[in-house]
This record gives sequence, structure tokens and C-alpha cells, in this order.
Amino acid sequence: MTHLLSVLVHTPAHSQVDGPLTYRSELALSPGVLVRVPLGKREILGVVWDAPECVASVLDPGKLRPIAGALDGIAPLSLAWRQLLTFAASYYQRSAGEVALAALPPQLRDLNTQQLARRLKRHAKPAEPDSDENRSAIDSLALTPEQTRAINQFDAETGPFLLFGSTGSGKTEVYLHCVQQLLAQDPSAQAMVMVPEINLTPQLEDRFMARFKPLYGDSAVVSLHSGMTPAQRLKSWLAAHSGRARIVLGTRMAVFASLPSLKLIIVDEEHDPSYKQQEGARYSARDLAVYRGRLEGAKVMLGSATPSLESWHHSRPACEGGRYVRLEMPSRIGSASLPLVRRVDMNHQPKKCVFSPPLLDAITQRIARGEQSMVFLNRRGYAPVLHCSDCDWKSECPHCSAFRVFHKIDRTLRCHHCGFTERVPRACPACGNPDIAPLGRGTEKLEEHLAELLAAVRRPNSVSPEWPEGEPVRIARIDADTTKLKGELESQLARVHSGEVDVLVGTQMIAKGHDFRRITLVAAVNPDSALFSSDFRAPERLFSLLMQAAGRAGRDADISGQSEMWVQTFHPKHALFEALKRHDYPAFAAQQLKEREQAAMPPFSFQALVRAEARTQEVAQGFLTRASAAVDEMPQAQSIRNNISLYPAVPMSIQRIANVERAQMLIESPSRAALQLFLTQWQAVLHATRHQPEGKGLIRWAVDVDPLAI
DNA sequence: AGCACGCCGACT
DNA sequence: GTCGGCGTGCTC
Repeated sequence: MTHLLSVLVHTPAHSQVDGPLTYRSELALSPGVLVRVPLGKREILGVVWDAPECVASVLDPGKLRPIAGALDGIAPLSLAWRQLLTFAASYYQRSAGEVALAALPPQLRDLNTQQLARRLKRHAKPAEPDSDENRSAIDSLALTPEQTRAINQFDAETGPFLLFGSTGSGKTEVYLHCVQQLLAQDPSAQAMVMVPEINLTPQLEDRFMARFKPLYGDSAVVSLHSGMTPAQRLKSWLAAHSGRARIVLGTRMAVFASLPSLKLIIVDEEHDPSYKQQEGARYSARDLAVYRGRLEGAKVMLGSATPSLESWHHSRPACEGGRYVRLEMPSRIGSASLPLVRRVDMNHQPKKCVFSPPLLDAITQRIARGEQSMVFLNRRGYAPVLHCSDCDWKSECPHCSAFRVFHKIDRTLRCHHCGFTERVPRACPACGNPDIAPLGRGTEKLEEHLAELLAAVRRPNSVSPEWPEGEPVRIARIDADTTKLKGELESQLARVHSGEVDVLVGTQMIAKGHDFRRITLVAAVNPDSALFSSDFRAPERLFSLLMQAAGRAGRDADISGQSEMWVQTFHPKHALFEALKRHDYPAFAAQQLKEREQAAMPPFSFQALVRAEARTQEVAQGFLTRASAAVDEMPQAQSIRNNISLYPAVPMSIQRIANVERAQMLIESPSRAALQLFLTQWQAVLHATRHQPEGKGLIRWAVDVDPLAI
């Protein structure tokens, strides 16, 4: 007997094929089974999907092709997994096929049946028996009273939870404890722990491995992130999917991993923008984690010292409408205290100075004491633009509406958007003036400038034959340029940890996650631009970054007494810095939320962004404008107009990248449900608009639901 | 997304 | 006279 199957395949959101395709099969296969199916001239991976009854009748049954085979070595994907993917696809306005197939390890698609069978055989070895004697040692670890209180509350309630713990308060120990407790109670339970960028937090991975490998064997903890090889990813995925892995540690992509007995999801540094995917299906792994927890009956814990305002708002008291349980851990462990925040009023410092004399003096003193300092500036390269003083030529990228950045180290002009790189010209390309100069500064120049300022300073106790008067100060720089090669970041971090480096210069890369024990001074040289940014989330990001950076200083109890966070600013009285000085996130959040509420901005409204790309700005904007106007032809147009605001189409902040013009349109609603309903219905209008004659020349369009930046 | 078909510039 | 550029269209 022939059965009809609905099968999801990897088809992009904008192709005609957006729902499941229908195939014939001699076997009745249940939803969730992985299959290989013919599509055009290819044979590709598909997932049998829950079929709406009517689906097959539309097509001529004679035209249906048979499936090529089922991957019967792999258990079907669960109903909960399919529901998660269906939800994610619909919420983020993409096809289910695209989201579901992208969530599977690439090797499932790429390997043929024999290769896959071989892999499965190799990995299916039974897990080694657990060593029971270690298991009882669980609760012997000393917890602080705050940690104990948080854990007790976690046990007593269902969540979701927001663990609000300052840097150094021991959030990781709470995660470890909750996971350990769960695994001990339920012999099949699985936990997922998400981190923003796994390469920045190998410590977390190490701590989980160290804690759980002795208890549950080598395959108990697996990682899942894009830095892994395809083979490793398949291995981890299979371990999770089969239930052999008890803990899955990963980046945002891990939220889609298949875990048959998922009972706990932890999202560390939940405020981090890396949880939002920035291409394809633009999902928020943090938000999906909360949804998934509800779907699967798993507890969810979000953790941060500076929560996103969305999560903070959700964790307000239940009587005010909060839905999350807030767990607070305000103190640093041991006698360590938070660093002293010092603001330098740049209005009273020498004009155009980069390092104010007091800051330079403070850094020099640290060096004399054999302590380390960290200076960060959120701009890599030497100078953001090269300028000719005669004719006003600037180093614009020929393909983008942006300046190319001057990189002194290899004397190149590099576009940070499209990658276009050229040698620095000897003279102005426009007028021939040989006197072209860099404008502004990046980390490269900061490093160079600091080296000049500290040229006369000597490291203590470092007299060598080569340097009879003491060795010069050692400065290291860490940013995307110095860590491009694999392993570079690790080796540079090792140099800092060993004390070989006196001053570390870098971008926000160094402000996140790394545990620098010997750093007692952290300085933000020029953070002001975020104070008056047009992006309403810029202050939130800056506060979080500065708090995190401050958290780098003085993690060792014995030196934290002297540790300091320096902020050079022209606005020392700004509320953001006042709150930072007191390490008072709640005050900062309250002030920001008040502003957001008054301006009806998230989390008090819901947004989506439609972006369009075309050869010309007119085509890109025209597409958006016509799709916007077509709302009046939709059913219930009046009700849509009452609930949804569609703003005019505007060029994106970087209007042109790699010779593609970009435009965007903001859509806003006080109701998430209304916005969702509108976007789903409007999808057809967008497709139709594209296929009008005026839509010619449009390259692509995409919707970003809950965008992070506008 | 792939992979075809299909119509216009610089080379053996 | 071909090789190959990527524009448009289709895949159960």
C-alpha cells in the first residue's frame, strides 16, 4: 500500500515551496523520521512532518515521487522538537523547512547512507558504567548563603527564573549545583547550558567537564557550537539526541538540539546580543529557550549581572504582572568587593588628550607595583578614516557607504563591511597631496600611543643584560585583528595570565567573560558615543559592557581592595555613570524602563523590521512603500491600521554594502499577538509586491522580529 | 538553496 | 566561431 508523506526539506523562505512537500512511500513513516527524498535533480535530507489532512489533494497524485529511503538508524525527532521548530519558523517569519533543516547537523545532509551508518555504529557504543562512589559527594561543596537561598527558591518554584547575580557572586556554581541536583535525582534527565560565545568562555566548559565527567563518564558533557568540525557536531548531536549526553553546552544554535529528556535550560549572560541570530532566521535563542522550557516542561534559568531590560521587566514582582522569578545574589564571594569606579571629567583635561594625566599616572603606578591594567576602546584598526587636508578626500569604500579603516600594521585600507582591502596610497588619490593623515583612533593607534607615553617607564625587578636599566613596559593588544588565526586568542590570553604583559589594550572582546586575576585597573577611554546614540538600546549595552569590564578587575580577593574602573567622559554626571559608580543596575534599569515606557518602546511595545536589498535605493524603498500601502487592500485593513504602526521606508544606517542598496521599515504594535498575526498575513502581500513589474531589481527582503538594533 | 536554461562579451 | 558571465525559474 502506498502512503502519502509530508516532508520538510531545506527550501528558503522566499521560494514558491514553503510548506512541506508530499512524497509517496511504501512504508507508513511517523512524523519526525529523517528521510532522503528526490528534489529536482538532487537527493536531499528531509524530515517527515505532521501532515494537515488536505495537503496531498491539491497535487496530482501521479506526479508525486517516492522517497529515496529513511535514515532508520536515527530515532524520529520528538513532537516537542517539531513544535519548537514550527513555532520558531512561524514567529520569525521563515519557512519551517529552512529552520528545521538548518537546525540539524550539516553532516546529516552531506553524508550518504553508508557513511552515516558507519558513523552511527562507531558512536553507538554503550556509555561506560558510572562510578557510583562519586555521586554522593554532591552537597559537600560550600555554598554562600545567597547561593543557597537562590537554589532553594529554584527548587521550590517552577520559573522561568532570572538569576540576577553581580560579577563574582558565583552564578556558575549555582548552575553547576542545579544541574548536578537534577542529574542525581532523575537518571535520564538532560540539561542544556547556553553561553553567548563558547570561545570566550572555555572556563565554563572546563568547569562543567571537571564536575561531571568523573560522575557520569566522558560522553556525559558535549558541546555544540559553530567552531566545531562537522564530524564533532554530528557526534555531539547524536549523543544528545540519543539521550547518552546528559549535559549539552553550547551557543545559540544549541537551542534547537534534540534532547529527549530535557529538564533544565540555563542561559548564561542572557543579556548578550550574541543570542540573537543575525542572518537567515533571526531568532533569539534566549527567548526560544523560555518557550522551549514551557513546551517540554523543563525549568529555565536566565543568568546575568546586567539582565536585558526585557528579562528584568519580566522579573518584576508577580503582583505587577511579572512572569519570571527573580533570584538575587548581590554580593561578591569572599571578601572581594566591587571595584571603585572613577570618572575623569575630560572637560578639565588637556585638549585632545587620549589618556588623561590622572589615568596615565594610575596605570604607571600599577606597573610599578607589578599589577596589570586593561584599556578598552570599541574600535579596531589604527584610525577609522584617512583624510586629505587639502581637498577633503576621505578613505571611502568604493562599494559601501562607509569609510575604510586605516590599518597601520600592514599599511592597508580595509572596509569592515565588505572586506575590500587596498594598500594605503602614498599620496591623496584625488589631488596628489602627499600629506594625508589618519583621523580618529582605533585600538592599534591606542596601543602605539600608550607605548610612547610609557616609553620611559620600566618594569620593576626586570633588569637584564639587554636592558641594564630595567625592561620597557609590555603592552599587548587583543581584538579581531590580532586573534584572526586559530589559537591566537588563547596564546595571547596565556601571556596576560602569566604576568608577561603589563597593559592589555583591546576591544570589547577583552571585557567579556575572561577571568583576569591580576588586573587591578580597567579603563574605558572613550565610551561617550553610546550615550547619545540614535539606537535606543545603546545605553543598555554600554552599561552592561562597563559593568562586565569592571568585573574583570580584582577578581582576587586579596587585591580587589585596590582595584579600579576608570571612565573618561565629557559627561561625568550622566545618570548612566552615576548608576555605574554605585554598581546599581536596578536603578539604571528603572530609569531606562521609565524612558522606554514613556516613549512606548520595547518592552512596552513590540517591533519588527522589514529589510529590502536592491541595486538602487529607489527599488528597495519602493518595494517597502508599496507593500506598506497594500495593507489597505488586506482583509480587516481598518483593524490592522488601528493596532499596527507602519513607519516610512528609510535607508539603513549603512545604506550600501558591497554595492547593494539597503532600506528598512519599522513596524510596531502594542500587542505581540497583533504584530504576529499581521506579519503572517502580510507575508503574502510582500511576495505579491515582489512579483509586480516594479518589484524587478529587488534582490531580497527579510523580516526581523524583535530586532536588536534599528 | 541548488541547479537548470538562456542570452550577450573576450578568447583559441 | 566557442567558453562563461550571472538573470530568471523550478523543484512534491
